[in-house]
Amino acid sequence: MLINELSKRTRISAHTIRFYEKSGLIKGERDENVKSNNYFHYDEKTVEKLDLIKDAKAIGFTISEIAQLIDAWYNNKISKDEKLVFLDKKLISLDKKIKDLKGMKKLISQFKIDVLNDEC
Amino acid sequence: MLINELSKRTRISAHTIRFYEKSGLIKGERDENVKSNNYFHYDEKTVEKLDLIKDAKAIGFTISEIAQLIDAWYNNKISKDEKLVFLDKKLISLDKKIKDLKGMKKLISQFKIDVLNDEC
DNA sequence: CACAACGTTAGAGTATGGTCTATACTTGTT
DNA sequence: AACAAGTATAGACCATACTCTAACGTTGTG
Repeated sequence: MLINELSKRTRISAHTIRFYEKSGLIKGERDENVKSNNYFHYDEKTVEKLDLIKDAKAIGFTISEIAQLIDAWYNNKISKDEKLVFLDKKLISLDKKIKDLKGMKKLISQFKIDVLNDEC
Repeated sequence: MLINELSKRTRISAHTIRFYEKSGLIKGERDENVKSNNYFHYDEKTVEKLDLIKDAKAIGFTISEIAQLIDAWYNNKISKDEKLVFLDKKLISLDKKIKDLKGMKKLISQFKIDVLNDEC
């Protein structure tokens, strides 16, 4: 499919898709048989990847982290063990973020108590 | 204290402190009695605020969110009830972030299973 | 008094993650 | 053929959050 269809299916603007392409997150292919244009063609895997990008972004992953994630997921150049190590690292960093957020919750809850006791 | 001491105590650069000042997060006071310079003077409350800013930033709050937080915390123009409402909103958004992160953990764990089963 | 160290402001530069514009060529429809 | 719609590329522009530089005035120490 061409960029417009990809955009419609993923609800990501063509501009942004091109930005992701330039950033190395996705990769369209040019048709060798067609010499008259430079149009990029995208496959189902790209749709999947863009959906993954949306999820990952929603959770606060950066573009370069997502690039690594996609690499681990789709690129068979890295070994099974390396994939697992990568994914474990992500799990650890997610746990750290969750811990930090819980710490902030505690802090805010204490703020609330102080407010209730008119101590601020 | 002047900006250099504030910087040393908070371990935040003078540049960044000035940036926070311009952003409205903190506010130094000029000494009315001294006409020869424009130096800003900062108090203990500013140290507290900068520590709060560090915590809040670590957890992913934006500058403008922190500005609101500081307002709720230090500015007595808003009522007790409004403060509580504000803090409750923060708690809800923290819970949402935690939920999202847990969702991503689940996703990554599933990825791991797929990798182990050679399904990717 | 020299001069380093400190303070101020304005504005430039950096990195991230887009978002948009201009220009130009291609494709599809009538 | 005419014209709209689609595509590509380069580069400008925006917001966020710094980070730094330049230019210049003030303060403190020998």
